[in-house]
Amino acid sequence: MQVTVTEAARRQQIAEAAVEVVARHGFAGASFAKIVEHAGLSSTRLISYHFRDKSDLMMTTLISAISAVDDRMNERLDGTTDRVDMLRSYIEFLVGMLTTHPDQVRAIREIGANMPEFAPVLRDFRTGRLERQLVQGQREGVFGEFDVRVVARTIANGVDGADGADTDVDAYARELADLFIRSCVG
Amino acid sequence: MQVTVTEAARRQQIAEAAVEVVARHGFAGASFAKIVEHAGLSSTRLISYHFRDKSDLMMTTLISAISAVDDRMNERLDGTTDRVDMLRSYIEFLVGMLTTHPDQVRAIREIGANMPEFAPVLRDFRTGRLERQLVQGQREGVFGEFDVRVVARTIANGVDGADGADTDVDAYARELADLFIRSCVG
Amino acid sequence: MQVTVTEAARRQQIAEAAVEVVARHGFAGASFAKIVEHAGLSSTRLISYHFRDKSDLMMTTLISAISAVDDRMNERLDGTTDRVDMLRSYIEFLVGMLTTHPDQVRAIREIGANMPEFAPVLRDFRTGRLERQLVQGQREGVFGEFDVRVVARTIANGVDGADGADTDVDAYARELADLFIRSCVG
Amino acid sequence: MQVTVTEAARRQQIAEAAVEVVARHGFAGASFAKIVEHAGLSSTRLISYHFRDKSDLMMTTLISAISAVDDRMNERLDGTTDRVDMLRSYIEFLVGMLTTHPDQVRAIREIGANMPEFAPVLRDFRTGRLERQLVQGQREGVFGEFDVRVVARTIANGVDGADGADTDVDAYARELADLFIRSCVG
DNA sequence: TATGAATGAGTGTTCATTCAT
DNA sequence: TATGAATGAACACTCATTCAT
Repeated sequence: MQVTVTEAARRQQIAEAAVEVVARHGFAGASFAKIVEHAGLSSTRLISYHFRDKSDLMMTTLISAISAVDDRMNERLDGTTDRVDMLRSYIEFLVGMLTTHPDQVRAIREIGANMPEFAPVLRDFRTGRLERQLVQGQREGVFGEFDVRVVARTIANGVDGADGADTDVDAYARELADLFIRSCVG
Repeated sequence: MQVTVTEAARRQQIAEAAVEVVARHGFAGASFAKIVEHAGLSSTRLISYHFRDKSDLMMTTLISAISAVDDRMNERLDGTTDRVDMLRSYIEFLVGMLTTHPDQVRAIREIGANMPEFAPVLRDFRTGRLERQLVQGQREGVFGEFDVRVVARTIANGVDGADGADTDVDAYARELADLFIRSCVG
Repeated sequence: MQVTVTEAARRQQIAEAAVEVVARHGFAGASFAKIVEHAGLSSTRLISYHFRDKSDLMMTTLISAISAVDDRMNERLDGTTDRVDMLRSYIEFLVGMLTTHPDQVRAIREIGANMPEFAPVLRDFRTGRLERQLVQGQREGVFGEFDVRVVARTIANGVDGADGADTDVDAYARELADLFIRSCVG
Repeated sequence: MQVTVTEAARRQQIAEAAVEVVARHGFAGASFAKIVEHAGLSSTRLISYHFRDKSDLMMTTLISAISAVDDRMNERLDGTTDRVDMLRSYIEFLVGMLTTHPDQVRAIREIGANMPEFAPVLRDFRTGRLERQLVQGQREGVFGEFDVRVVARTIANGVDGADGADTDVDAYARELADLFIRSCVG
């Protein structure tokens, strides 16, 4: 039985399977074979057919995972105007994603760590929005003087590195938000 | 031509070569073949002979890299009593290691990310000393109230994540130290 | 030059080559490399492609060898109704296979001795038919009282162990049949 | 600490360890490494030092195992004059060895199956004594006319093939003795 | 008598990819 | 759009054995 689907739909299906495989087996463990098995496809040939090469697949996988997270973030942060509230929500939301969307979060981290050439895409996701918010806060006088790029990057690092913490995730998220708010608010 | 060396010396030689290979090619790219080539040895059989398996080699490699960093850190921090100075020195020193000992730093990160079973060893290196210093600082009233484990972990994440930053490293280090000192003091 | 054949045909081709290699080099000596060489294939990768693992290959090889023997046996024994004739034919036929189909016989023995998990398959081949015939003979009063499983097993052991005997094979076969008929009849 | 022992004692110590390793891991699984580990020796070099090559080790191992079995058999059968009693005792004793000396019995079988060049040694152990007894029995008129070599060989095969039988060992032994006594007496 | 160190050949298995319809 | 078949390179690891004291 040969199931025919549109090109775009197949790519998306494979990318979503790849997100889960990368998250669970790590980047190195995410072979075509495992992805094919996880997606219930007939052979690895399907991946080779729909993607130029592994890099192409991984880029699509990364974008798929980032989109899922970004969509949720937009819903959540929409309408928040207070800068401090925004910063707290941002941090707590992303740490919370470790529980609600662990596959996406981990896939983003794994791919980011193993595909240096994707740095630009990842950089925008990790710190783009944050930098803009921090700059606005500084202009409004809510935040003190500091290098927004360093702080934004450190916040992203702190959020990413929260994964695997043994303690209660919500408590961890609050502590993390407290940490950066103490530092940013002048 | 058979060159014979003591067991301990060979292990150390191989581990040091492994540090460099892991740093430059990543954990997944650090095959026995590449390590052997880099070390100028005759065959991969030499690694199998001196190490029980790859995990054994990687643990030794990790310890080798950690020792190199720890030794320098002990020299540097020895005699520093002021808590705030200590915190600044600690952060700036480790970020500086990205320039002076990039292989060791990256090998530690790569192995840590790919060998979950080494977590205890890595955890002690990353946050052990820092947690003790932060607790002391709180007792002395220099640092405020915060969860020491979260802050120590976030500092470690911030330092690790400094790698690859495009800006001037020393400036980055100072900004990072400023960030955490603002948050911890007061 | 890439030669393409159907999956089933390739599996059969490889399994048949494996029968011969196992028979001639023993189970331990039957490496993928030797089988590939014997079959005139391009690389060991072809085996890995068509079989899940070595165990899968060996099971297929065993079944291939058993089928070849069983098919001949069915032709030979078909129509024989007399129990004593049947027993004699069975024993003489199998000993004769040592000459006409030595590769199959030896491959079965080698694989059986080295893959304990295949015991059920082998047990059925070695003693299944025999046990049924002996039970029938006992019901008909042709054979005396004895433990059918022990006798069937001993006959199979006696036939297998005939391999390598220096004397004339046909004479050996007759003597062996005489031995068990004396014991079973009356 | 270097323990020095006489040449002969070392050889015997290693051979006895090899008996157990061959019995438990099969011939193919009996590597120098496993034997060294089982014997508590410092390195495989000790085996290479005391034995010309693996064949030399295996021959010594085979002789060691055969001697252990032969010694017990001599004790047991000494004084038995009745031919039928002797045949029954012989069979039941050897099957019983599967329980009392499984390592020796299995090592003999494994080495015999994998070292065709040891056939002469093994042949004498397996059928030598038996053939002489059968010939005597025929001369005395206790046993019928049959080819003693075929019968002796088949008894040996039947005893060897008793290993792994699921039923009660003693019952199996009695049935086996019954089988051959029915056939021989007569 | 014993040992530490080294070795080349070989094992099955996995990898992403290409050929040919 | 999909597929079955094939591929060469690489992987960690094990083998019995030899070199050099």
